[in-house]
Amino acid sequence: MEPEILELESFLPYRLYRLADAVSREFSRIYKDSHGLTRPEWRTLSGLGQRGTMTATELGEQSAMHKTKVSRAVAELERRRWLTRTPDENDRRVEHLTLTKAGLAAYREMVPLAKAFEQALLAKLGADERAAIVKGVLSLEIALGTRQRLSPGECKTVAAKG
Amino acid sequence: MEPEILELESFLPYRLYRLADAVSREFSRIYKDSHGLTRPEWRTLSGLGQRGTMTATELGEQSAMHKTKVSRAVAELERRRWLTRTPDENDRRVEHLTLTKAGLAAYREMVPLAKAFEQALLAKLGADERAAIVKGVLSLEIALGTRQRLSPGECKTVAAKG
DNA sequence: TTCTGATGGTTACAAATGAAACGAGTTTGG
DNA sequence: CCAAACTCGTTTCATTTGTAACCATCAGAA
Repeated sequence: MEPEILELESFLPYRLYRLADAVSREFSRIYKDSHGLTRPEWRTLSGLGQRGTMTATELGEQSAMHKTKVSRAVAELERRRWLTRTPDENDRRVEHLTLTKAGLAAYREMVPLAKAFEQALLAKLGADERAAIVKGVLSLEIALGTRQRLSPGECKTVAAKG
Repeated sequence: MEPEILELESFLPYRLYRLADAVSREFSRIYKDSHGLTRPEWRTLSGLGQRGTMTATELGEQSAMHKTKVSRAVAELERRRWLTRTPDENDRRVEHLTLTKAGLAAYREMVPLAKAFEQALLAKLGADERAAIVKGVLSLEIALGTRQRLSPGECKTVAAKG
């Protein structure tokens, strides 16, 4: 019996990783070149900009980061005076994190760039291909249980699934 | 005008990265738990198992790894006596890498596990969802120019695209 | 030939990462 | 009340990674 070989270039885990890596590397220029942020720092900024105030634990859940990454990213953004910590009144272990004016300004500056990046990426695809990647990614998220929460636009897709 | 916010959970670069990370982490148990391989080492093993003999540069291209990763992975696999280096006769900078019997044995042991992993992953999806993720990933690879080479099964898909 | 620049691959150093231990605070159960 | 167990977040340490410098070799041009 002929020994099996694995074609790496067709292997989905590899392809997914390579794709995500390429996209992420490209996107990182937006926050790295302009402000010297790392990915954890960008995600922290983005999370707080989006939600307003969060604890470090919540940030970790929302942005899928290990707590040490959160801790270090928060420390760096605090050093830049882009966020402040407010002790929780009931539980002194907890700190509520909020962007400062400077942090919010940086966030608001980057949001349009991020959206434009995503649009440009999707614009390279045909309509059916866009639909395919969105549907495929969503279905894998659900299958793996890494789904976080449904965005308005996706509810229809999920509903249509049933 | 209301300031724009970015919904991280719906942002494609983030979702792709998180998904790939989850899949890759899960898959890494196959080569990490059983043989203590790192991802670069696994890719090196996989590349050589698939192609038989390659140079470090070729390995880097095939498996999308930086040359320092390749260099270190090759050094480790050589230390394990899983591969050997053969100097090129015409160009003394080049070494041809080949798996030893032990390396090949490890490769052949892991290939079915890898394939089973991929099958199990896809089995969690419906037929249309499987088609969607394959089509979506392929179209993004093409759009980004990270495509490496067409596997037999994909030729139809690409051809049908035109 | 000899100079220049490109290439294959390794190494050195700094930065990013993850696992585990940690201190401080809180909750639970006796 | 008190001790064990748990949680929040930080820090320590070892490993992994990327950038850049590096050595050796090769190819091309003067």
